Amino acid sequence: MKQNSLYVGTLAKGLRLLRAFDETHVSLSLTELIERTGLEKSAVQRMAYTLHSEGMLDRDPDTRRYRPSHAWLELAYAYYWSDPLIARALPKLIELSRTLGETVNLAQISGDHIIYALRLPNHRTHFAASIVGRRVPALATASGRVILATRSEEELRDSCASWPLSAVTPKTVTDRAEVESDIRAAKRNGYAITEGQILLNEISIAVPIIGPDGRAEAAVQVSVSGLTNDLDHVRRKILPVLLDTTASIQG
Amino acid sequence: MKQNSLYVGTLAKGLRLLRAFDETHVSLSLTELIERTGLEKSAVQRMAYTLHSEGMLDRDPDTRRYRPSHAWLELAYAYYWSDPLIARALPKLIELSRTLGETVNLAQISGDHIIYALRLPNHRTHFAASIVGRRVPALATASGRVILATRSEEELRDSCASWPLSAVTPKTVTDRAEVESDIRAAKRNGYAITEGQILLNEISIAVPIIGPDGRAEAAVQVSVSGLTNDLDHVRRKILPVLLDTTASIQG
DNA sequence: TTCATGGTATCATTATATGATACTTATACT
DNA sequence: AGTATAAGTATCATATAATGATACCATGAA
Repeated sequence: MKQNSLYVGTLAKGLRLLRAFDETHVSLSLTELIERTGLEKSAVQRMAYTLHSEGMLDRDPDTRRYRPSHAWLELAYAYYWSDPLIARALPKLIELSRTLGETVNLAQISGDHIIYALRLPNHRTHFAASIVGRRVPALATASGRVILATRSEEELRDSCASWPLSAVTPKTVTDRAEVESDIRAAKRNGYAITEGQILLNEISIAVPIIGPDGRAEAAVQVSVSGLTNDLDHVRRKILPVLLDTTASIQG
Repeated sequence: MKQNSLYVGTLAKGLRLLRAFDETHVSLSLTELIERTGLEKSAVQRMAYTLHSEGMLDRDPDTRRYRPSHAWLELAYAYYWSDPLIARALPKLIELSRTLGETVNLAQISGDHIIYALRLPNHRTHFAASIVGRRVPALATASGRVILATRSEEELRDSCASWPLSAVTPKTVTDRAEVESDIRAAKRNGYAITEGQILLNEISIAVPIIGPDGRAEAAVQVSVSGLTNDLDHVRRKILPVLLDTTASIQG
C-alpha cells in the first residue's frame, strides 16, 4: 500500500474501517464495509472482528451491523486534554455563550478545512451545527477566512487559488477573487463575517486567536440567525465582546 | 495475543497506541509509548509511524512527541450521527440548558461506567466536567444510579455488588448497601440525587430516559454548585423541568 | 420450498510483520 | 566544551501471522 518498510498496512486497513463511518453512513454491514473500504471480504471480516473485540465497534447481534462505539467519544476526551488551546478557550467561550445567548464555536484550521473543536449551542439549529468534529472547507467559513488573513501574502494567495470551494447554498460565493478580497478585508478589520455560506439565513462572525508568531491556528466564531439579525447589528453588538474573548484567550 | 484466527494482532497493537493517551498523558514520546503499551520498541516505532502517516497522530518535529490529531474529533462526529438518541436529545438539552442556566449532561451507560455523551456547560467549572467523553464509575453518579434503578432486581443487586466504587472525594459513599438503598429510592422517585460524590460542593440530579422495554440506557443530569443551592431547591426548581425534558425525549 | 444474498469458517501459501541489532542524533553531566 | 547516556532511526534475516480463495451456513425473499 505504501513504500516505507515502517508502514504497517494491516493497521492502516483497520483504520479505513473506522473512517468508513460518517454522517451518511451511521451503521454499516459487512458488505457495506467492503464496498466503502475497497478491501477484500476476508480482510474486512477480520478487521471488523478485531475492532469489535477491542471495543472500537459495537455490533447489533440481530442485524449484524457495526456502529461506532463509546470509545470514539473517549478518544475525543483524550484529544481535548491534549490540545492546550482547548483548556484556555473553553472557560472564555462559556462566558461568551452566556453573555451573548448565541451559539459560539471554536474553529481550528486543519489542512484546507476548519474543524469545529468546541461548540456551545444556544438555539435549536441544524444537528450538524451543534456537534463537534465537523469539518468544513476553510474558504467557505468566516473562521477559515479570518485565520488565513493572519498568514503571509503568498500563503494567502496560494490558498485562495487551490483550497476547495464548492457551493453548498445558493448564496455560497464560489468566485475565488471575491473570497480573496474578503480575506483581505478581514486582514484590515481583524474579523470576518459571512452570510448564508454554509447554511441559509445564518450570519457568522469570526475573530482569530493569534499566536505569539502573529499567525492564527484557530478562531472564535459566533453564528446567529439571519432572520432576526442584520450585519450591522452583529458588528455593533457581538463583535466587541467577541474581541474581548479572543484577547483574553491570547492572554 | 488472542486465540481466534480472525483476530488481527497487528491492528490491536495499533489501537493500544491510541488508547495510551488520556488526561494525564497528553503527549507521548516513543519511549513513553513503549512503556505505556508494553509493546516492543520496533513495533511501537512502526505503529506510530503508520498512525502518523495516516493522520491519526500529530507529531512535533522538534520534540518528536506524538499527540492526538483532529481525526479524533472527526470520529466523535461520526459517533454523534450514529447514535439515534443524540439527535433526539440534543435539541431538548439545549432548551433545558437555556431555561435552567445550569450545566446539563446526557449520560449513557457503558459497561459499569457512565460516559458523558453531551455536555452543555453554563458555568466555569472543572475542565473535566465540561468536555464530552469522560467515563465515571456508574455507581458514583446520579445518572448511573437512576439508570440502574430501571433494571431488574437481580441486575441491580449484582451491579451494586460488583461494579467499581472508589472514593474520589471525602464525601464519596463507598458503602455498597448505602448505594443500593439509594438506587431503590431512585426507583420509587424516578430520579436520583447525589452530593459531592465526584466533585466536592456539587449537587447532581438525574432522570432516566426510559426505552420502550422499560429499561434506561441513558439519563439527563443537571449539576449545580452546592454552595449556592440546596437539595430541596434542586428538587423543587430543577426536577420538574428535567422531567419534562426526559419525557419529551422519550417521545 | 427454492433461490439469492449476506455472513461465517477453514486453510495452504507467502507476503508481511517481527524483533534484534547497529547506527545516528539529542540531552545531561562534569 | 567534551563525554556519556539515553532516545530515536534505520536495516535485515526469519518465521509468524495476515492473506485471500473457497467452501459452508444462515437469513430472508419470492
